[in-house]
Amino acid sequence: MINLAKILTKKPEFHDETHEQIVCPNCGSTDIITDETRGETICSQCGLVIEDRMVDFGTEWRAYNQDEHDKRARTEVSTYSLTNDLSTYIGRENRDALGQVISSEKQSQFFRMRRWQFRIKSQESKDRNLLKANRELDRLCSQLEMPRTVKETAGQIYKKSFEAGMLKGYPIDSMVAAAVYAAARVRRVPRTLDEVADATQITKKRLAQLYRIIVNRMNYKIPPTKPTDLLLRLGTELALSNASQRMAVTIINEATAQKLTIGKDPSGLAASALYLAGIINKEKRNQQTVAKAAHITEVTIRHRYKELVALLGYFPSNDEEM
DNA sequence: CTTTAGACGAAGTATTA
DNA sequence: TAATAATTCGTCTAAAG
Repeated sequence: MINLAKILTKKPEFHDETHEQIVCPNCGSTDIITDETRGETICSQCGLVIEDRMVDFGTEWRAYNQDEHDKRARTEVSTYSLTNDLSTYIGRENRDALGQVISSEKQSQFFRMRRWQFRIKSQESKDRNLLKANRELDRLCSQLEMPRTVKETAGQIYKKSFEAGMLKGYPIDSMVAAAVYAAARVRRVPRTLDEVADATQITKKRLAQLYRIIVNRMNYKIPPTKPTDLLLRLGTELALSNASQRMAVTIINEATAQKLTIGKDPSGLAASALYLAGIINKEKRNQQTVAKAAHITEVTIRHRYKELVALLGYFPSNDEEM
């Protein structure tokens, strides 16, 4: 049992294993929040935008075979846009190939021309695929009101997966949805499987499968969704005060520290923490409202709520002096 | 009457043998 | 692959307010 008053007056801290503790360089506060719509990291005390907390798609993101490595050496450009990349690619390819052809002897000339034509053909196919993917990416991100960073990350994920030949045989739109879902999690502004699935033609189950396919085949390391990442959006949707939202963060952190969150649905945790915080702060939302906003059931809220109450030693009957 | 608590089985998931 | 355990969900009943 934990001292409730102590917990409720403690400042929220984002302690988690996978992300570093961030301290605001301006005011020294550790109360750092993620702006849901802009995908920015902001100090809640002074409002300073700390940084664009981008996960570096460095070495661990890359899983090429030798072929891909060869292609990549030629095609790598530093733009996130699917379409911009294409024109650059063609331009370079043109220059290189033509230059070589003109100055080479005939034998290698034929060889190179054949190879060049082959590349143009496959390039057109790739072009069509990425163009369609880009259209779907625009549509989906717009519908889900995704921040720009998520869209760019999703584009990267899709393009790299595609170029690695991992998406063959799968519907373009479906794989774009999986990439968007993955990107939202990487950027720490996650949407639930249900939310993404509802904005597309595929089922939640199918989306989860495709997401797994991309993650496994590309060896991406995407940490599990954390309840606190879902909390701000939920809290806003429920029109809960800032104080309640921060209290909910504290509650979740405490629950996490007590190892009571493993294996539990992050949405359920976030929803019940907000539900409890709302009660404590006398701005209660009933279970039905919270459940609806979080896309879970009241049953789950009750389960988590009961656990949280036990953890915090909170009893609704004797909290009046709080 | 509305909200909350709890029980039960069904269904999907993760882990282990 | 199959069995097992833990979890969520839908539904129902009942208590609380």
